[in-house]
Amino acid sequence: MADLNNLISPFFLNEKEIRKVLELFFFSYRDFTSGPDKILEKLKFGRAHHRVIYFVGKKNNITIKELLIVLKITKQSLSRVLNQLVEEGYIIVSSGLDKRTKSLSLTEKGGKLELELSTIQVKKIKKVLNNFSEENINGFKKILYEMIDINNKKIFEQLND
Amino acid sequence: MADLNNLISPFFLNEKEIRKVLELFFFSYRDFTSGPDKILEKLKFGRAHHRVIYFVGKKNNITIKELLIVLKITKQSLSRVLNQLVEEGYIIVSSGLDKRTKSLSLTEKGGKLELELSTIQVKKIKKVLNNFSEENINGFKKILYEMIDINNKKIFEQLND
DNA sequence: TATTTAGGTCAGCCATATTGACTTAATTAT
DNA sequence: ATAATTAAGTCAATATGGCTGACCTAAATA
Repeated sequence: MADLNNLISPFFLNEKEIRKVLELFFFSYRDFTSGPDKILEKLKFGRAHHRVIYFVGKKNNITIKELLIVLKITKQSLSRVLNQLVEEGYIIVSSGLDKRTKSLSLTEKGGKLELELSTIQVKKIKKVLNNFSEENINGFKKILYEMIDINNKKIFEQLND
Repeated sequence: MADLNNLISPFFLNEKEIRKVLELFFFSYRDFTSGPDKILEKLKFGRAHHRVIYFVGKKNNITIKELLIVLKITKQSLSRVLNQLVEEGYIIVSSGLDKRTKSLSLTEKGGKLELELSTIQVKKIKKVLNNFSEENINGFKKILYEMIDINNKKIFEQLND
């Protein structure tokens, strides 16, 4: 039986074109993350460390729980990576007002690394987006946003309050 | 010293907005890949199996070497995953014209799984893109394409010849 | 005939994630 | 005041998906 969805789709939304989008997403994301990897490797860190540093830098005084919600990993997974970052002086831990919680921040060393890693990705995106119209850029951001699951959209918003 | 790049950037390309793009990319890609994971789990497969099935489905009679170039992993890594897929009847191997090479194709069972997995992602993308203009969609695809490293652009093109 | 290429295999290692069980200390609810 | 909940930590075992290095075979090419 013919797929009605295909019959009513314009050419730029047909199966073949959508599959190209799948592939573009795969290839572009892989290359997008490959830049920082080289720097991380020298420090014997991985992408997991990068994510922690990024989100601690983004939201100063973030708690363990908040970080876990953003990263969507278990506390056991976070623990290994976070302990390394604390031991090596990239992140500093203090107690929150609620003394059950911990408050995480980047040290100066951590801030420098965060900037170094992010700059690679920021520059890459800037270089690409420079050649597109404001309309295209806003469209790009909206499409990415709409691809986020409903619950995670809130998490993204809260990060950018 | 002030960053000249920032001074000449329009507001939609300032540091803060670019960092939002980083995060959008992270969140959207994570949710984009999460759909198939549930199905794969039942079969005791992972994302690596999905990728192999996807690209074998995409390019029938692909060789091991070609697959390695697309996936950018070592043959030792591919071997474990591929052998499982062959043993369990998802992929069939035959000899190429050049008898050193092997030619990989999906079996009927493999084709069914490929469709099941891809359909989840295709539907998601279709649903999102349906609410955007052709101009926005083409912009989206071009931006993703431009984020791919130069060498890998060729690989993407060859897949879609 | 020598070299290169495609593919395979064994072994060991590392990073990142998981589940489950259990603990401590602090805050909230009853 | 006590009970329940919450935030965080820890120990142990397991899975997945990568990696390097060393070697091997068979076929194609120089």
